[in-house]
Amino acid sequence: MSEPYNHRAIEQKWQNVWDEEKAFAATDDYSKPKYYALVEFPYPSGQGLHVGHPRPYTALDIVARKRRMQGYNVLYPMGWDAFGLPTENYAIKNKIHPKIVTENNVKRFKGQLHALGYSFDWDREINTTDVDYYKWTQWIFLKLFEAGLAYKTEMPINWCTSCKVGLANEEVVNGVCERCGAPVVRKVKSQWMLKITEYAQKLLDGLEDVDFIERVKVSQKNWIGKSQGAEVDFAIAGKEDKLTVYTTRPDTLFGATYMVISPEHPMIETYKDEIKNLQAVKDYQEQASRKSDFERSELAKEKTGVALEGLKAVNPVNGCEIPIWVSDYVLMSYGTGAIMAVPAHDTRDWEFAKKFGLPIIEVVAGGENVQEAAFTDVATGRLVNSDFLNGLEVAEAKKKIISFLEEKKIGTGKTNFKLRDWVFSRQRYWGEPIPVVHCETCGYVALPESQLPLELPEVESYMPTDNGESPLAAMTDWVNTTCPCCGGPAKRETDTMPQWAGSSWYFLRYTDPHNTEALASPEALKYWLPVDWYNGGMEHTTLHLLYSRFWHRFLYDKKEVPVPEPYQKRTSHGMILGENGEKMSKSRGNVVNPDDIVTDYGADTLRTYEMFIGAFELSASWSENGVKGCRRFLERVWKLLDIVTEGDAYSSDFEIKMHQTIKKVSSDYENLKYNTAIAAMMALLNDFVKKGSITRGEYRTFLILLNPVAPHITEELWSLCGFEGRLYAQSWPQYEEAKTVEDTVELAVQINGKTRAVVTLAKNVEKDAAIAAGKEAVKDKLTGTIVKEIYVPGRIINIVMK
RNA sequence: GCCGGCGUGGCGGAACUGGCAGACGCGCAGGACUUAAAAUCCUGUUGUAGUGAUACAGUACCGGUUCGAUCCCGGUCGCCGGCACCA
Repeated sequence: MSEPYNHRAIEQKWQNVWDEEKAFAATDDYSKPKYYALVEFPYPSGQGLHVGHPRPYTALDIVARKRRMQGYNVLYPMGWDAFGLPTENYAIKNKIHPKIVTENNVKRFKGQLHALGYSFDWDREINTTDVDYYKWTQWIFLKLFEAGLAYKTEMPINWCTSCKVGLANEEVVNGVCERCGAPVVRKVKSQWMLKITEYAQKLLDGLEDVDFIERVKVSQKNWIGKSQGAEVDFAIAGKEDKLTVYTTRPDTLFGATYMVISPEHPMIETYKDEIKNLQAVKDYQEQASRKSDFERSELAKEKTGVALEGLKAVNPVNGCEIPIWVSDYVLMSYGTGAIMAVPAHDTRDWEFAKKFGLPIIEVVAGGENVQEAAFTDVATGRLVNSDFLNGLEVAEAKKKIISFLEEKKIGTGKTNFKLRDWVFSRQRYWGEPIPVVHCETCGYVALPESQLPLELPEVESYMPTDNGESPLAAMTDWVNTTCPCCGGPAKRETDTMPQWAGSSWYFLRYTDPHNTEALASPEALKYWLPVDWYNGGMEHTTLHLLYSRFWHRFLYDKKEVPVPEPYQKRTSHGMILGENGEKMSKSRGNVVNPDDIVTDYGADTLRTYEMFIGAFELSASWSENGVKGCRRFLERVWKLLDIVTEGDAYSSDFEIKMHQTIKKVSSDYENLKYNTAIAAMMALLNDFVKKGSITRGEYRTFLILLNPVAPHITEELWSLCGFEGRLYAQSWPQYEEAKTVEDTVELAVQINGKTRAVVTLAKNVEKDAAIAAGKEAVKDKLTGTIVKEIYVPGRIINIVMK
């Protein structure tokens, strides 16, 4: 009898061996075929690793380990996305420098990941807060600045009226400050912006050439939000001036019975002397400014608004004077900040019109009475009440009205994107300093490359100042500098970059992490890019994933990287929920600590369980009993050692099963189907146990197949069984297609689609013979007239009877 | 409100391209071993009826297409996630 399975000793032992042998280091031998597998690097939070982390990490660890066995030079790196708000807040609260907090957290995370036996190349570990790293983050910003893609503008921030600090959206809960409960208002501040909108079309086009799961592509497309429509000028009655709107439905122009502008629209200021109810309008603006973006977009709520009394707009196609309203459902940040309202065919406009008694005119035929409900199913249909558009199909009407508008010079066809520019500055300490100075004479001037890195200075307090400036603003000796352009006095930018900055290019750094001359050498980039497989959370689909594609595409245009798209393949994992099916959180008391699982059951059990828990892309609930089941499986694998018999070949009764399992496991590992791969190995194990013996050759293959999931126990068994060398360095097993199929097939015999019998026939049986055999098997039940006989080779025989 | 996803035994889930629904695991029940328990091993396990072979029902609900639907189409309900009321 063998020793009992002691996971603690085994896991420690093999982790040490792998470290010593540098088993998983990516080499710089660029003649070998490469494979770059990437998982999103974690934010090293104070809570330590969550059981959600190992799910994607294990999945790509499986792929990475398998690829190495297939002869690839594999890069599977790990690092730390360590700038960010929670660390800063913790630092403020506990008066510990964020650098120290980060160091401690990273240490803990690294220990936890190491204990899980991942095949990361730790020599390439990176940290976004290292000066040597963020030097290059700043360098990329300088490139963007030089290219005119970084600019300053006034943008509203969330402002806590009591703490006197700017807040992230996340810190605003129901319109009040998360920590003090005081009301939050929108305060306008000058902010650095990145012109991601200039790349909207390229980012859209780039999706055509990559292998992203469909829902990721759809989300990105919707976020970029390309639409074809028109800008239309509405004259303001009695003025030279005009109000321009963007609409995707210029064909419905005859149905526009009023206009709505956003509370921030500049025309309110322009015409303040002519607005008769200016006080009411100002009050409304004040109300709107109190609402956070999210609140303003909170729905199903009563529409609010106020009419601009004293001003009217003119519908350019029929000359009708129509009222102008102010309402917060129109946002300054999309289109022109003004809309033409067509209440007959838009739900929001309809609700607004009903509430304020505005006219509703049907212009697309086909619905019920538009006075009763908006008729919005108008992608097709014929125009009515629309003068020269009457009777036209929607598509034709659109074309005709646009050419009419262009001819009369009152409008123009226009492509619009929902995508907004990226607000790139934060009034915070724990981020990359923005390498720009402001000079009275030269304006905003970039630091020369030679002055990088611009190090984050030590400060006394990490609290933002009470006028909303970053804590760096208080350091006058750091702030006051000289202009690199004219040599005169200048002030440094005191805002820092958002957390997204460091994570927008980290995958480039892994290819050559210690380079001091460039973000990475051209050779390394050429060899390793693109990332072959990138897995990450759905929550990063529209921000991180899009931002990093944007930076990468920009660097490609500047010839700094060799490929236009950074990631060839993108997949996404589901969340791990608590035992009760709810999100894990301290307040719900359903948090599972991965350390406990590793201690009690072992890293291999945790890895196996997280892969077996359910479909990789869907969320799954934690189950301690499920963990036990996986532990039991590994115990049974361990005990197989006692029944290993001589023989390097597969035994005759297992030959087909072995080839089938190799095929199944190999393809499942590639297709996010880790759960069924493990199920197949469990089934094979059951068969071995039933038989009571397993040949060395069978055990050998079985261990290799299981190794990517449970690397420690399989490596130990490999060595106990006396196999040569290291398991991790073996070749991935091959299968022969011909040996995966049985000589016979089982065919279901159906009558009218219902299975009545099963017949076993030779696999290459002729159609007629198969049908005859099928009929024979169900002859008692063939009581009616046979109308049709269907034979699907290898599957079914269906006899259709009347 | 919009966008995306999901709905299958007591539970987690499986089912290739429309072809035997419920693989694998958990739980449960019975048995073996044990003084006993735990662990382990064996057997059974969608429901209803039947001693049984079997029959009928069954993949959220209603309908459709098809020889055949968990899978495709139309509609309804519920749950989860995301959001920037996107004109």
